[in-house]
Amino acid sequence: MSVSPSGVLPRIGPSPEADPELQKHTALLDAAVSYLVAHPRASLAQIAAAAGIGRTTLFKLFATRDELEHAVAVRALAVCQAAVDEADSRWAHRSDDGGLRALVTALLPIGPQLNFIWRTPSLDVDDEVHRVYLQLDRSLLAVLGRARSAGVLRDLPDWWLGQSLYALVYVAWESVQSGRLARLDAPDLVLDTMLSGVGAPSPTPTPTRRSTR
Amino acid sequence: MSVSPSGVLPRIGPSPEADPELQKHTALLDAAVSYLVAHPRASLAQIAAAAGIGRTTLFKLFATRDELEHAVAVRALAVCQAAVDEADSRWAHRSDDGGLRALVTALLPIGPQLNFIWRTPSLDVDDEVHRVYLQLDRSLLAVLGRARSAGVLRDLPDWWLGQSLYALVYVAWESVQSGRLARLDAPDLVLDTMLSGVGAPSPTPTPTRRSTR
DNA sequence: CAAGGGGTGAACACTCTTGTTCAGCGGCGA
DNA sequence: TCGCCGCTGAACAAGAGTGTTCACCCCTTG
Repeated sequence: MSVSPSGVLPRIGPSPEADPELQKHTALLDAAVSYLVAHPRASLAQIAAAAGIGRTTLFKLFATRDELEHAVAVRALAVCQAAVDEADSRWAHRSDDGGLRALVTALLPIGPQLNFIWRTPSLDVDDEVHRVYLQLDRSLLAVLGRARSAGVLRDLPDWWLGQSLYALVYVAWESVQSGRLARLDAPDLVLDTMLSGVGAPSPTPTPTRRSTR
Repeated sequence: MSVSPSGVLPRIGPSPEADPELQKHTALLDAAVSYLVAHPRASLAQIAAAAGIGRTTLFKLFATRDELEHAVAVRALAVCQAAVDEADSRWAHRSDDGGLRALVTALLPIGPQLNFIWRTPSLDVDDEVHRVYLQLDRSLLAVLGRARSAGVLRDLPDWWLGQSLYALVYVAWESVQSGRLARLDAPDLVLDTMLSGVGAPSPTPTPTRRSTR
């Protein structure tokens, strides 16, 4: 009953993340986040089965469900942070959009992580998670700030830029999952929709352009 | 411990919805949907407490948790349908945007319903819910189709228009809940972002036309 | 081969949840 | 005033989820 045995997530974690305590469990945590997103009321036995390990082993690694959820959240945030950092590093080459395209492309494959983070209520009271989340937010806003400096973005509040980016990236990921959207089309669609919107470009000379469908 | 005692939801249900079996429980179901969104793993005892009724009464109304979730989903979909219908009816007066603004304004207050519907996995296998959902989708696409006919929208796939609308409406609702966005500013912001995007109004003819292929 | 470590299922105690039953309570109409 | 009806908490049984212990197995290392 594994929701997604493996391969859903690119191996994103940066190599110098040498902490063996964490490094070794990333596969488990990545499987857990996918399963938890698909089955919010999953029991620990189900999670263990989905991750391909025994229930006893899961309890040995994380003594408590809270502990597991905390670890899943920290790992999910690390994956997001890695995606943003990757966008940051790629920005050096092509500065035309301030790294926006790289950011969208990096965030698109990690839909489960985004989903888990912003809809697991227990994380609100987790200090470490909150701290890591603020760092992620700062990194994201840095990229957006650079994009704005590059003249790509309108002058809107930072948080709204971030929110609409997250929202569009997430629904695009979902559309890819459901098969309506080709994975390679997603970055273009998200960037285009985010930057130009879905409104008709010419409000004045509208000749009632009918869609070809 | 009520998550939102009352008043979060406008009394939307159309008056001729005369079925007393359903009509009488709307308050309970609206409270339940809010609580379930905030606490996905809530027990029936917690839900009953949040709705302000006894646990025994809840079991008398809905014999099973599945039955309750089904009723919550049907009610949530009815609220959404009422919002879309309301946008439909208002469209008669001002046809400048095909009813888009009315649609956004009507959808904005019902964030919990939107949330519950598109992230409760058990609904996927519920035939009646699926049927009602398809009807809602049809109504929504009808409004969007009219908006496109009015020349307001670009020629993009219908499902993508719907997805990005839902996404922006939802994050705007969340921003209102968290206090970052004024409720009365939300419709303008969503419409503006959706139609025009957040990109700079193109000082250069081609912003990031990278891979048209 | 022997020792050890990590992973495992079986079994257990305990708590929480689910679903049921029942007697009591308060309002409301006759 | 009386009886009806809906709501309620208490109590209960059955089941699922949680957390622990333990003996076992397999694989690696010496």
